[in-house]
Amino acid sequence: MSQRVKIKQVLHDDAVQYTATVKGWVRTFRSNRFIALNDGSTNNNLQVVVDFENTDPAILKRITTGAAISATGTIVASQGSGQKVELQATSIEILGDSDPEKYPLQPKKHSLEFLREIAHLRFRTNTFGAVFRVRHTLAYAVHKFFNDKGFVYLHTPIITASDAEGAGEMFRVTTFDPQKPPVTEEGKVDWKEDFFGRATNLTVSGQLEGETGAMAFGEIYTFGPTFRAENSNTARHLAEFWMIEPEMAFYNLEDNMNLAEEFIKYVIRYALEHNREDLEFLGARLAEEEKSKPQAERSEMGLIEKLEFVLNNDFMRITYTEAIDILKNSKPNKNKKFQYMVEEWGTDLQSEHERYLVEKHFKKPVILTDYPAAIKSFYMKQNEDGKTVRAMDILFPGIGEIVGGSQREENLDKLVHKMEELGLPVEEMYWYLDTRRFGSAEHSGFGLGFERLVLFVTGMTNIRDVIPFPRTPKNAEF
RNA sequence: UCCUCCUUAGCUCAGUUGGUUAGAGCAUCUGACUGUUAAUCAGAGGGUCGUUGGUUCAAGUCCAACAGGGGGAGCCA
Repeated sequence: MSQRVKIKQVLHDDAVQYTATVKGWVRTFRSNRFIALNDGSTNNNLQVVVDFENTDPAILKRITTGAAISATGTIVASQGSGQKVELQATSIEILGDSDPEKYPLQPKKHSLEFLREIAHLRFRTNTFGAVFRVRHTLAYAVHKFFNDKGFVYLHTPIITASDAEGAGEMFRVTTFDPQKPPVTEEGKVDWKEDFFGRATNLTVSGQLEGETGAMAFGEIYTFGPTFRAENSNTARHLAEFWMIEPEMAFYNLEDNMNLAEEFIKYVIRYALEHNREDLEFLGARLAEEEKSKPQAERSEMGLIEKLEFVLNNDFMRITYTEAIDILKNSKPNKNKKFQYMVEEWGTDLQSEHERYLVEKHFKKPVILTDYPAAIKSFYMKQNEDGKTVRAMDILFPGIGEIVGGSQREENLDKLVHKMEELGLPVEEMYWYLDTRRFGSAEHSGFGLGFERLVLFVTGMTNIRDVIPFPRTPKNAEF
């Protein structure tokens, strides 16, 4: 281990005539002589040249796709044209064999669907190597952005008793024997007997707890796993996903939008600067995919071009009401091309409408604000018009909603009134309402789906391919 | 959850109006070759046609249910 160098460094340094040991996994072994070795530090392989005439044939036979090896030798300028430098090996050690009859990865293109079924091995492919290195960089950039701005990283609870967020179906957390849970005299499950003395669930959002932190530290963010027991079977939903939720005191809706836009641009720029090679690989991969699509469906921009375009352009900001007007007068609405016609103010926008606005009309990210109160959550600040709330959704091309946020209702009476209207347990939520009872102030926040961000940056199209081990309905393998 | 399409070798896919022994490329194995880049060339092995039931003299092919997967929709991040 002492002498080991990472392949990324060997390739980056571009130096020659020095001794080095590298360790990694064999991608292919060509001509009984050339090993394409990958150690996960970069998508590029190091070519290890074996002196096959002076190597034990028994060792040569064990250099198979997937095997872990250690190679020591001299880094020299390559005679071949595919790489600048290579390792002229003087000794090869097999660290772990890989039975070629059984190892599922071959040196060829595999379908993403197949690789999803072997998610524990797909990290060893170029595509997933790049995707998960980019994911890491984005996660790091999230923390760096907020840390540099003085936000406090607050760990909100994973297990919650609150069922008032209204953000969807929840997973129950219990230690009861499912065969025979304790029951009350009425024959109902007696949650008082459960571990926490009450019914508990996995969190669907850290927002409400986050608000209590914002009303002390000023600015906080959460970044953790989130769980939704919805029976959603789409390329952009997971039952377990990672969400970033900043919450800021003294921010109004505009401050909130400014922060969200700055944040998204920051992390994208950070990935472009620190994962250029991986993004170039993913871009090339995407371009290859595009070739097999019909002309009309091809995207106009390459991956990196698309990311730079987002960095260099302001997000379009319009109100829900303006969006409805645009959609009403749009060609697909007049020609009845929409599956759902846009007729009246007040209904929620369908995916096809959001896609039209983002991908056809404005051709850039769009921030929609001031939605009808009836289709948004109880905690959003009510506008003076009595109809709309200070909500904002950020819509991205190909992804849809990547951010959902709002200015929060800081007026205790208005908030309680709204909760009573919706039949929410006001008593139980005393701790949340205390933020409005004691030193209430204007504040805002948003939630950003991390995997949706990774989807956009990597150019992948299925959310199951940007989280290591996806949890979806009927799937919790690995 | 709804609509729709798909499920044939380890992988990607052919398989005609239902008809005799189900094919190809890649991978694997054996051999040849050795500065290769998903190496190349020759040969070989490899199949409960997703599962169950039905129609028929006969089912990979037709029908039904179920399971899994893709695409779209809803819910949302």
